[in-house]
Amino acid sequence: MSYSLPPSKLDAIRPVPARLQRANARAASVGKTFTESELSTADKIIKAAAEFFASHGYVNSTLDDVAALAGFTKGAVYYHFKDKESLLLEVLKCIEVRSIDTTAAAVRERSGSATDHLELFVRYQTRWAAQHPRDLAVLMLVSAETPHTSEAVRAQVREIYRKLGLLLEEIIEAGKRSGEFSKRQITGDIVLYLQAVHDGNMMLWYRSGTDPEIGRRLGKATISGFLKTVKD
Amino acid sequence: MSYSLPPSKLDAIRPVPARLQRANARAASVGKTFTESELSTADKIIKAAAEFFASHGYVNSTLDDVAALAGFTKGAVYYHFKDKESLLLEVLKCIEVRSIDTTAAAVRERSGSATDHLELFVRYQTRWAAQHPRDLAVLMLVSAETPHTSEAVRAQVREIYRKLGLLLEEIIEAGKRSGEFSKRQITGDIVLYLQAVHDGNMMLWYRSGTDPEIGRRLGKATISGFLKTVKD
Amino acid sequence: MSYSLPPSKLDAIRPVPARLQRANARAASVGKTFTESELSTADKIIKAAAEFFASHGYVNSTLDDVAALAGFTKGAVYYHFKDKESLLLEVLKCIEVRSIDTTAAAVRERSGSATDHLELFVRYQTRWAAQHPRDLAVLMLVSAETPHTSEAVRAQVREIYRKLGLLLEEIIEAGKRSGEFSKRQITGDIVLYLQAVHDGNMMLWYRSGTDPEIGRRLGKATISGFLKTVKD
Amino acid sequence: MSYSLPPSKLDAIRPVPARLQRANARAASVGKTFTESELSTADKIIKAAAEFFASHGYVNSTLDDVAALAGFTKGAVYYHFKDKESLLLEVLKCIEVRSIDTTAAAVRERSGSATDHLELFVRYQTRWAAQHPRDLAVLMLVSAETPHTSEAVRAQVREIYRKLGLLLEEIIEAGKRSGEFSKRQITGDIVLYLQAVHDGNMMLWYRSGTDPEIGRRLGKATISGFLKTVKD
DNA sequence: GATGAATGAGCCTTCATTCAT
DNA sequence: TATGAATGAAGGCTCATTCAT
Repeated sequence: MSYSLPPSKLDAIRPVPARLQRANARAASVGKTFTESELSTADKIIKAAAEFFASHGYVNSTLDDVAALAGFTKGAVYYHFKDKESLLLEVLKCIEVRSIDTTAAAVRERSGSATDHLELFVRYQTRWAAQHPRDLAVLMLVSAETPHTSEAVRAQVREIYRKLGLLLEEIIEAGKRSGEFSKRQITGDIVLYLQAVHDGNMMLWYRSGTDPEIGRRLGKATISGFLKTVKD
Repeated sequence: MSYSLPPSKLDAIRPVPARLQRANARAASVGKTFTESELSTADKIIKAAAEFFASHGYVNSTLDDVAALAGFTKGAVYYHFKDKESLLLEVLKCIEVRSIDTTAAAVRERSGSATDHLELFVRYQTRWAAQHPRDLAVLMLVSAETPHTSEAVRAQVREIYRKLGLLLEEIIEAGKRSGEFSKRQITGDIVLYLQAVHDGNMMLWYRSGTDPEIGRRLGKATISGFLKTVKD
Repeated sequence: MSYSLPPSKLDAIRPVPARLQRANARAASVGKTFTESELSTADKIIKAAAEFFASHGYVNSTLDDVAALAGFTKGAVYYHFKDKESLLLEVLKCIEVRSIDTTAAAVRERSGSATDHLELFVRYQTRWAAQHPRDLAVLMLVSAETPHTSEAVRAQVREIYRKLGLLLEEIIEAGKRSGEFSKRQITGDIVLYLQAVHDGNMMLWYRSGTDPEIGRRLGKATISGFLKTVKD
Repeated sequence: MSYSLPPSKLDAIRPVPARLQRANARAASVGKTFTESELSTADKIIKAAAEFFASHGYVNSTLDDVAALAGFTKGAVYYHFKDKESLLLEVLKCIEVRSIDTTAAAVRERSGSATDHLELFVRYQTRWAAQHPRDLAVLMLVSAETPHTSEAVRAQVREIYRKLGLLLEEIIEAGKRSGEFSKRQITGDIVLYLQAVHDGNMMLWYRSGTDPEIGRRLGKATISGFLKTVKD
């Protein structure tokens, strides 16, 4: 039951804008792998944005802050992103990849019982939360800030949760079919509940100031909570 | 197992200015109950603020908006509240009363098994969420927006969650003593988990656009989830 | 060369508004003299205004401040004065009486040499400055603040300086006639210079934080400076 | 006894941004001197601020006014200066250079009798007042407005007067040593008095609406007043 | 006479956005 | 590509002024 977590997969692979492909190709041709300091400008900015949005909230972050953190000036941000919202969208896409896409890929490519998959799910999500606590915060903040704002952003957030729900649904249905999980409850309801638990954990952990101890306790509780829920 | 919920208790009880008390007495003598339009200005503003903060977030709400919604101008807001933050604090205090204080009072004054109390807890919280969805949103938004902001606000949010945790702790300890609940898990862990579930439900429900159907399903799931958690 | 300074004369005697005469008459008929706490509301307000304008400047003083200092609320101010500027005007009139009018009366009613009169002038002005340092500050501040503002206020300030110049002129002319003072310089120039010295002293003393020691040294220097100027 | 006054020295020498230095060099190479329209934006703003602060007082000047006068918008002001107070500070620093620094440099680098130096002092100060009447007004207004305001501003004003006092002290001590000036009075007292006269002249002249005729008369009176004071 | 409540204009300040270089 | 400079639209807050009671 020990899962190897290929760390490279956990790092963002964003769709590279056409403009940047040449630069990337050139860098690759020199045999350089992108270390931290060799990220493209846009990636540096996205990283800085994720960090700043996470710690101050989207509305409270200025592009000056983000640019400075990335080591550039505001102009650079506007060269690479249409506006502040576009930057947020890119950040969210990154988060989508790092969190749910990575988790989903890992779960799906692994053969095993539904129970194994459910545990794997929680494990990956927990690991993601631990490795990228900023991501989580961004997601929480944006998901809280935007219900009455930009449709594009809302859609992006929805997409992340849709994927999360889909993955859970798959696992539960498989469990029901294999007889591991109880068929007493509607799958939709279980998913809803599991998502809620998931979110709640994240939120609580975030409010605790991302205390690792709280994280550990919540992780454990989540797994057992999940299992109780699906098996009963 | 049906609890009567005195609705009057769910409404905020803020210190009423002397002037209004007289008015209230007079009105009562005529057999008249105060409708919304007879709230004090400050209360109208708080109400409007709660609404606006809920739908746009604290940072995105302007005092012009709030004032207009309350039927006044910005000046009136500043006449009654020191600044924007004070208004938020007042809103949070109201929420504290309406949500956890009311729930706690109801649970504590009722004799019954721990299981009854736990159900009562969920029921009251659900009812509060249904009756004051704005409150919930404000709490979520503020609790997400403030980790790097005003200490006073953070303290107020913490206070609400502290009370919530305390109440849950009481119930669980009582359940353990009476043998209703399993003693296998540390009370603190259970509380943590229940709080997470609670928050997650709220969050999910909020993200759903406060869909009543989702609310019902989550409510049911929460009770059974809670019971599974404490009894196992 | 010791001058008795009837202190009652140094206190403001403002033209009492018709509205207030009845109240005053009634109070007088009861045999009450107006002690500090028995000043009319308007006088209390003026006093408070003088104090506040002096310590914060006219622009930086709010009517709320003034009213509170006087023990009333803003409404009372507006009941007694048309607007903020009218209040300032009243304050300036008070100052005119307390400073130059009092000095002029004292100098003129006293027979003696021009030298005596000049010394008396300085002495009275110094005493006024010591007893009502606030007045001085108001005068400085207003005279500095208003060159491009309200004509009425400017006129009032000008009036004070006109009276001051007139008095000095009288004294100097008398000194020239009696042979005490040199006829070498034009009276107008001397007056100008003396006024400048006077103002400069006031300003310096004010900037020193109305330090009494500085006041004493400046007073001495002023007298000898004045005498040197007129006698040479 | 005729002093040549290198006018270039009377103009502010603020640290010139690198970019402008290049521009200056280029312009100089073309034999072109910079006219007003070629000042840096920051300098234009400072100039406009000095003008506006002088005519309306610091508190009564809005940054909109200042920016407009400089030919920009408020945003530009905030791009170059942290806030309104920083702008004031910058203005005061300019004034310090133009007034006392220039005077002090001229007096100290010139060999001559103490009497010459004292005359030179008055001459330079008078010339400064004539060439930069705005400066004077700003100094008066700020020094009147600030006793209860920003410490930084107060410190800056104090600094200017400290330098003025220091210079006078030097001259007087030299005069006492050389036997030109009377040793009867304490140097500190003389300085105090001279400063008062200086201030008073400035104030009076300012109140006169910077009438050149008054300026001339005051200048003459000041020199003779100064000499009488120190020689007696 | 005096108060509390409310208004509205105005100011300082921030910040996303644009643009010439 | 990236920067510095400038803009303009808000938003928070203050305060003189009005008015009903």
